[in-house]
Amino acid sequence: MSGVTIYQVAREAGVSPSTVSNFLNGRPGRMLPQTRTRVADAIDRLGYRPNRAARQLRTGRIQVVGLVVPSVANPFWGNFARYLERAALADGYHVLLCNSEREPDRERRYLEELWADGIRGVVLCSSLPSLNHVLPLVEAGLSLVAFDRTAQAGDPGTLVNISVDNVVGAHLATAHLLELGHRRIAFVSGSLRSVNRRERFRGFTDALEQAGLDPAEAIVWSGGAEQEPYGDLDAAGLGRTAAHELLQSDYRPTAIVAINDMCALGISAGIRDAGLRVGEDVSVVGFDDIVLADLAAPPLTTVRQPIGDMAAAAFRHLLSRIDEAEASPSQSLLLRPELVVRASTGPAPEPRE
Amino acid sequence: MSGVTIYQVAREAGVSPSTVSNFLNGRPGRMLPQTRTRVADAIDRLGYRPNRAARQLRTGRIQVVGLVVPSVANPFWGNFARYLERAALADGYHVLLCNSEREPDRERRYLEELWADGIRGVVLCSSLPSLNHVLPLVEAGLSLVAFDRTAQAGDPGTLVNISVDNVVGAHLATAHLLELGHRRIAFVSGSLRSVNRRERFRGFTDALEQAGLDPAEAIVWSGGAEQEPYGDLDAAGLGRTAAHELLQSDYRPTAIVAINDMCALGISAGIRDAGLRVGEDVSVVGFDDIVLADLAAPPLTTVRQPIGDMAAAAFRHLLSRIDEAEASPSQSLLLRPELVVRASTGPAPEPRE
DNA sequence: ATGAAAGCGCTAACAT
DNA sequence: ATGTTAGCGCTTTCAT
Repeated sequence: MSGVTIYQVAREAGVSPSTVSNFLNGRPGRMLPQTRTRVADAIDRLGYRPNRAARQLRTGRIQVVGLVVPSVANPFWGNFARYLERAALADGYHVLLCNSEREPDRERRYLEELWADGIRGVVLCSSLPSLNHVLPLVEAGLSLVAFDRTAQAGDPGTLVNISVDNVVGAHLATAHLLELGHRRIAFVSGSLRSVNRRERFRGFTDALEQAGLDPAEAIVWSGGAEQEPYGDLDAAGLGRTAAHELLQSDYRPTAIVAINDMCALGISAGIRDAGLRVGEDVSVVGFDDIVLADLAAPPLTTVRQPIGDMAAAAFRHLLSRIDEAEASPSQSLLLRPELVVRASTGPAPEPRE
Repeated sequence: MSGVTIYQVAREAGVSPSTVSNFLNGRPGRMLPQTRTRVADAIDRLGYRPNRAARQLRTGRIQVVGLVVPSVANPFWGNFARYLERAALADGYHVLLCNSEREPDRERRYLEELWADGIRGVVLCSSLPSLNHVLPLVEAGLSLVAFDRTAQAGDPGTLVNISVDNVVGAHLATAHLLELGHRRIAFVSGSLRSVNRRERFRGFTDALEQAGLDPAEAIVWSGGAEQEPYGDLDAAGLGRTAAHELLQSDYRPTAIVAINDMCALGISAGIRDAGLRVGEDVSVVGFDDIVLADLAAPPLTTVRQPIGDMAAAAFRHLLSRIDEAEASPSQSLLLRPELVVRASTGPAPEPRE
């Protein structure tokens, strides 16, 4: 402990504890200028630092929000965490980070822990279609901002959803490949249950349909539907495996839409493993635009999420929910993604045989 | 709030609050089996969850440790954070994550905040040679484990240092290049002041000397000595710039030792920008072995840090420091790195002209 | 084996 | 303008 209490400060300054408290809580107008100076001096001299536990116990408030991500080992989430922290810090808040590893049970346990710690606002990065596992907490009063997950039918009535427009994003990616002349396009992802996977898949099939192709004939790889949940760390391994399998099939795709950049980088590695050239023999599009997309060889064409804006929006909404006495109605914020064309995509190769 | 207090539980169970408290604090032996059951039932029925603020206020203890990293946007740190969380969780601890962006002032402010929050143990990932800016906190009783930074002369007497053996690591990397026949080898890093940069540089020059080369003639690129602190995010950009500059110089290196993997990936991109082939025209070695090292094209030869072991060790040491009444003397733990040879390094090309 | 009661440091109503 | 005071929920002596 710093050990110094407001009582000691009060005695040192020759005032009462409540005056010190008033000073600390932004109500310096309630005292004479000279008193204010005396208190400030005493605080300095004693090196006083408020005890947050006591403050929290008394007020019930705490300047911490929770952040639950699948895994910070994925650079996309690491980056998001950093932006969220930046936004929080500007308002004097801390961020308590939790890795769910995409396990619903861990998500629930984490939210319960955070709640028990007095944290009243959490940004939950979950792509699960149902939020039933955390519903009791929300009903108890936990403010929740769901990130990377659009609103679903059964959602609690007070949820804020912040996400990129996945349908549009995947549509952009797929349309880009179609324009390049590709017709045998594969879609690669892990878990089928994730909300953004569904949406990105829809953007994918929509684009195919618009081009007059039959989505039913599209090549879809999901690593065996039962294999889930899968860790984020394995997104890359997943992509690599997918590439291996897809490329030795008879009906080999000339282009692949990946569920995210880590997966796309794995796919690219798998394509090279097979002795083929990325962007020439096989084109690859990712999703996210992590820093490494631009460093890859060839640089990865991808759909950029405006991650800084999204993090700022997430925190802003969270804060307003926490502060407001009564829960405002649910809303969704859908940000527009942007296609970033690099060298991992190129014209469809001439048909063989 | 969950709102339920031990008083309510006590009334529901027909016992006193202290009995409930005893039950909660692992002293069930102090009551009759039937009492124990009644309390357990009451807790279940009411959905009681202890209020941590109250517990902390009373005991002064809190089950949270701090983690200060340069930036989770760097996958190495994201991965480390995840491993540390895993270790902490196993002991019922949470991890409060802070990004210092390599700014000493942010490091200090964060540690002060953590201290004020009642947190008594922090893993500080700083590569600054001096820890003077946080000395007051350590003297006040903050348990500090310095990560990725070996012990320095002026360090506080109670510090635990956990790091990979940087000298050995860089030596391995450089010796590998020398064996491949390289003689014009460059060393690329950012800030000159960081401890691990110094050590890795020493491993580099040691290896050159052992091979009979004059380290004074080694090519060293540091982005302009005054340019610091630099963010981790820019490690890649830094490497890319370095490659551009080094490759258009007269005395062009045939191999480059990078301060870390992100930097190495940037260098690789820069080599390609110049129309050269990584691993053939110019070899590159990284440091860390992040997941993406294996996915790069060509896959990156690098020095692996045993990050899982290091994270577990960091938490273990931290916990023992926090628990012990009196500070045990300082110690350092230096883990052995391992060279992972991939395709970004190859035989030195025949001298031109 | 169980209970009563004090107090951790702070804030905010309510005095003065 | 400033002071007094009653708790917030919990743990922990010290009774019984």
